[in-house]
Amino acid sequence: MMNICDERRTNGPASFRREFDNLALLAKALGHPARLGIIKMLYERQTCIGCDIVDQIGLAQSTTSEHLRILKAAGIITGEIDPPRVCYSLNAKALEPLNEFLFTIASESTTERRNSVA
Amino acid sequence: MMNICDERRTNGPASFRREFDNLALLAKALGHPARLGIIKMLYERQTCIGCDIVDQIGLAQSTTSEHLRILKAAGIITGEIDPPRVCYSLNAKALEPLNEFLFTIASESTTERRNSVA
DNA sequence: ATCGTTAATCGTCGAATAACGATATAAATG
DNA sequence: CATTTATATCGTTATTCGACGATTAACGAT
Repeated sequence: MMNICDERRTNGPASFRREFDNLALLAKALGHPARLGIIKMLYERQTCIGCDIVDQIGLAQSTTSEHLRILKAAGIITGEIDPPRVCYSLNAKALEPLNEFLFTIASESTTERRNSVA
Repeated sequence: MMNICDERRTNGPASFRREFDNLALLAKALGHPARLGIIKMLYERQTCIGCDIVDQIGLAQSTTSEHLRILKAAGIITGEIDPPRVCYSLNAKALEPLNEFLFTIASESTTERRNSVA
């Protein structure tokens, strides 16, 4: 894949970019409308949801399950099993680093400059 | 690609998800450490930057150019040509919708519930 | 013990991403 | 006019993503 975080790039000028790996993973997890929709659902019905996510999202069960897996892997949601259901809930804390980054950047247009971004 | 926004899904239960298309595009554009690094550079040196982005990022010139194109396509940066250079600058306003979304979601952990997300 | 429900996983496929080198453009400068 | 500099674009390659259907797993209920 020739990732930018390869070993031989560690000491290059790109090493500073490792700080962004976590943020990028978070943003990537948000980078699909279905996953944003899931987040919205979990935000609105604070109670954890089972399979009606599948109905709401309108994709195949397997596809939705994959999106849930990605969100879980990013730490954005958690799933508590209550067989045969799984109750998902939002872990809003996981989004905080990205939230802070965006707040800092986006407030650039309205307020004075700050010092560090990440 | 069988996108969820296909025509035949327009009136299905998934139609609500169109609201998230724009947010997803933004998040996707942020979903790579090199692009976050570029944003950070443009945030810190408020003055627009030329080719030293290539040096800082440490990827091939063509690869970096592609990342810049993606950010430009998402409206996050703008490039003013000043041949043979291009001066890039941050368009922080473009990030506001995602910023708001994240703020609403992420504040769920600390404050009481709000009504609508997107 | 079988059935029904819910979720996860597997296998597959086409499309999109990410990277690179090589080439093309465009304008200042020698 | 030839060079240099800075960017963009093209062509290629390998990987990842997103979607689906089919299968499996786990458990409650009949």
